[in-house]
Amino acid sequence: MDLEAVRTYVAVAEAGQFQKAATDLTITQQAVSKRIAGLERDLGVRLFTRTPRGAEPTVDGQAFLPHARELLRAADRAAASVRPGSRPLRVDVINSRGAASRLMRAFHRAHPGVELDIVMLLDIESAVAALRTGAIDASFRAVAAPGLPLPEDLTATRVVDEPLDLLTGPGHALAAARAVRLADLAGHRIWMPGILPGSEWGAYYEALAAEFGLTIESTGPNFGSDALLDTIADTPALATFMGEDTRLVWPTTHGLRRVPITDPVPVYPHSLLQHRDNPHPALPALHAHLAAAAGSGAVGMAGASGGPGASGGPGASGGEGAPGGEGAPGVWIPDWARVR
Amino acid sequence: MDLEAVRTYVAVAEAGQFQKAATDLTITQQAVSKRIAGLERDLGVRLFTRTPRGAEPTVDGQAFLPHARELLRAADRAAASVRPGSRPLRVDVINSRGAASRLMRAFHRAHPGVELDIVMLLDIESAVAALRTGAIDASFRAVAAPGLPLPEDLTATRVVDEPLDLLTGPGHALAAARAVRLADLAGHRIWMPGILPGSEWGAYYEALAAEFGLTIESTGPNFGSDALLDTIADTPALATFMGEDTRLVWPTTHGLRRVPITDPVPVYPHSLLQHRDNPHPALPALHAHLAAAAGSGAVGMAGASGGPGASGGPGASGGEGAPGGEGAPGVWIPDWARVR
DNA sequence: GCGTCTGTACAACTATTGGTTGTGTATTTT
DNA sequence: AAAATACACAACCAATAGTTGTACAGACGC
Repeated sequence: MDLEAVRTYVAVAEAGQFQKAATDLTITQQAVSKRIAGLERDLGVRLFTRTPRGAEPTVDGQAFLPHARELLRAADRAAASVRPGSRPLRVDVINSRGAASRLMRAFHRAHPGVELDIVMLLDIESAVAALRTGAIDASFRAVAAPGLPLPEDLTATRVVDEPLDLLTGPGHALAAARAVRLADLAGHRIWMPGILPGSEWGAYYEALAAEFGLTIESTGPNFGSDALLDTIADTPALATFMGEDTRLVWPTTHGLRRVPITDPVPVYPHSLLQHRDNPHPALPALHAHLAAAAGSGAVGMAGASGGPGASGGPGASGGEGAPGGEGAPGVWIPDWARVR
Repeated sequence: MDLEAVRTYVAVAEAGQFQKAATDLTITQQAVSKRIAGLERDLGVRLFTRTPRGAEPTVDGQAFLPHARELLRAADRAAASVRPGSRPLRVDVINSRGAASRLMRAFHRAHPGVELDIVMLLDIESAVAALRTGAIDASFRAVAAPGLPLPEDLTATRVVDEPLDLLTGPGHALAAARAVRLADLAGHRIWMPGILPGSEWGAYYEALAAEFGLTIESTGPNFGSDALLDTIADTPALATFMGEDTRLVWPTTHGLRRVPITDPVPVYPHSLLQHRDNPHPALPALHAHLAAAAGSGAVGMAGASGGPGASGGPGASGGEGAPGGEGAPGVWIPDWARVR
């Protein structure tokens, strides 16, 4: 099926005759005739009844018309998604199941008119590069991992803190616990495949492991979350961390157990990064929505949030190995994420 | 933008390399390279970063991918809408604002998985012809208008009776009435443009006018419902009939008034026509939905309904000019629509 | 370091496609 | 009956998309 032919079909249906559609499209009537004939050949049905006074859709043509319009709209949206200039708001999230993805779905429900594109970049370096080139408009990341000061032309706004649960199989030693203290996880094997050592997630879990003596293994290839959950369910010696509000689409027969972690609760701090000069009209709406969600939503904010205009320097200070802090006792956040 | 190129793009994104996508599509790698290059030229952005081990989407490519998939799905749906065999259920409604259209929207909400195509045929003759050739699966019509006995191979099921209101402008003599008796409309001018004399609507209003001495004018070209409402609002001498549950999308400043009609209430009897042997799997679901809606919905049924297996003969008897009857007093239905 | 392998791009050639002009046919209008 | 209108078919031409052959670049193994 040829999109030009479909476009021609809609033009004929609106004009009521081949001739007028031809002048509208600035081609000859014969070309229109050929295109329609080709489309009818492709589809295997007759779309117009030709009369000496024009052409009107057959029943098949009538049924086809709304689908044809939708097809052309889809083509327009696809082209707009990569058009430089006023393209859809392009937001990078860390993965499709985390808090950032959920927030973006909620934003889409609240603002259905805002065209959105969600992409998933590998690490914060590529996200920063994409923000600076304008390839993406915003990125949910944990700033600022050590060794990567945020450039001056980017801003970061702390938008949501995601508490982490322990996820175990039915045979795990902690499967029946109502809650578990972070310190009690020392010695247990935590498996987080796919965590890259240099990435922000890597830095987060590295700091967590160092502070509480955990054994976090990121070895082995990452075969996706399905394989991860399968392994967790079948291996009593392994457990993993999972965002508190992550919905698991998984048969209950697997007997996966979600155990809250307390004293302190490890939370993953998400910030929204953007370029300081990005003029995209939907960005203020996104910020407003995130601020409102942090104030009243299910996922709260452990710390104070800077505005998008604030400087994005790393400003990480050392020390303070004790859990908690930053105004919300019982919450653990890496040192390097405290300020900001 | 070329659909084949988009399809190729998705194949490459899934395969991760041009080579594999080429074998999947049974074309050469060079052809894939050309198609992708052409698509990138059309869109004005680079979609893949070519590496010695394959190709992976750029940020633009990532953003484009879901739109590309949606575009291909839309193309599939468009092709399926005219494919002989198991195509979407194709239902003919009288116009886009009537009770039939509303019922079909409700059915779509209740059964989102059932693919639907709505068409609007001109008159009952073409609807009957389309039903017999299989061009449409079902048709909402008023059976059986005089002079058109329903063929034996079609069945009709009375599904909904639509009460009619009087619609007037603010200056009309009856604009302030809380309700008006049908007999009191004698002498007033009722304007129904676009009603064809031979059609079922024409027969309905003809019978209504004859029985209650109304003056129904169907003269003048039908410029659409917007123009009709505009004229009604501005002309104190004119009024029109409108289905009770028809939602008017019209500024309130026009001051259009909706006046219920009583003693009796004129109702338009909709039946669902279909071919006796139509095996479309969605037809039973549609019948079940309509039966449930008639039993409990806002628009009730004035008379008893026959099953889809019952014979569809006209069976109209004359006589009984008095209002009411058929088990629901105070309701007016044309003689020829009483039985069935 | 160097060949080999893998994967994509470019070039040349060819078949097909899609556009044009010119003409034919059917129906309505004058 | 002639003119006008509207679509289809035929011939022709240019542009496109496919093929084969070749070149180039990075990864891997020895």
